[in-house]
Amino acid sequence: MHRLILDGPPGLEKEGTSMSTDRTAGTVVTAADYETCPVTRVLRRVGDKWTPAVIRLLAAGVHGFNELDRSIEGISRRMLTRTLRTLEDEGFVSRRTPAAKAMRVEYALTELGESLREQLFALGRWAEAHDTALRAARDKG
Amino acid sequence: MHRLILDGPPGLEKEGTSMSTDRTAGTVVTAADYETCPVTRVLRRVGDKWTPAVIRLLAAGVHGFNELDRSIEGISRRMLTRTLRTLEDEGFVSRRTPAAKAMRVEYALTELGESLREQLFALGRWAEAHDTALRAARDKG
DNA sequence: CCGTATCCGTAACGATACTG
DNA sequence: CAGTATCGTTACGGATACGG
Repeated sequence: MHRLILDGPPGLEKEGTSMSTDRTAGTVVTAADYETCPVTRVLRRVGDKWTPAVIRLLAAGVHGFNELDRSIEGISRRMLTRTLRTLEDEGFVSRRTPAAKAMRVEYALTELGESLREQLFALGRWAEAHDTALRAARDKG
Repeated sequence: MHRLILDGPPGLEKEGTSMSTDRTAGTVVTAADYETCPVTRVLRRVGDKWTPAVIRLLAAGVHGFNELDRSIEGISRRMLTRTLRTLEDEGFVSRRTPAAKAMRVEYALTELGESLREQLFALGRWAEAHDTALRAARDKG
């Protein structure tokens, strides 16, 4: 009911398995899908400019604000803050201040964030496998 | 060399397996990564507003322009055109005019597009599996 | 049926300066 | 070290009207 990108009608995964009954008339993507569907939500988040880099670095063990800042070429502190805050709001990143270690903050992937990272790495492996085709289309344009 | 979201240093997939040698100093995401990395490119494409819906419907057997237009609530012809053109440029969608069938055009997923769709559906299953956690964070914000 | 052209508003992003 | 505040620019998307 609230899924956008997810299994369509049964037998549709591989087209033509069942001789298409031609019931395309009722297929509609509603506006409500865009508010409720968790997939599109995640896609939009991960489709922004800096989120992939931040997730990658957090997974690689970079935890401090300025460390992150220095590790991502071209990012501004403003955008790094915004990106981290949003990831925090969505539950992908945790923020803690070690206390006693003044002027220090530690960002890290939550369990959910780590789970998301796995998905992104999987997409990375897919992109790697289809690198030739992806670049071919890109170079033609 | 040109990967952004993809396997980091060996032994990093599961943190702490090897006692961290603390070599975080050289970890940098360069600006060049953003131009060359096929993952971020795909993420930005799929993170736009209408691409997921279009891919979903093409996979479901909707092929005509106005069919797509009518099947996606709220989309304008302008944005549908732009979305389709971009997907075509990236090699995910094919466009053909049946010829003799005047005033008719057929959009479809290419093999690469079908491959991408599988990845998105996989992400959909992930989102479904983590639905509770995803909504929990969202509702707190 | 399948688009293009034009204009406009908003949101994302960048640059720079300042602060606890 | 870890941010905020302010301002300007650019990209994305919506509305509307027109054309092949």
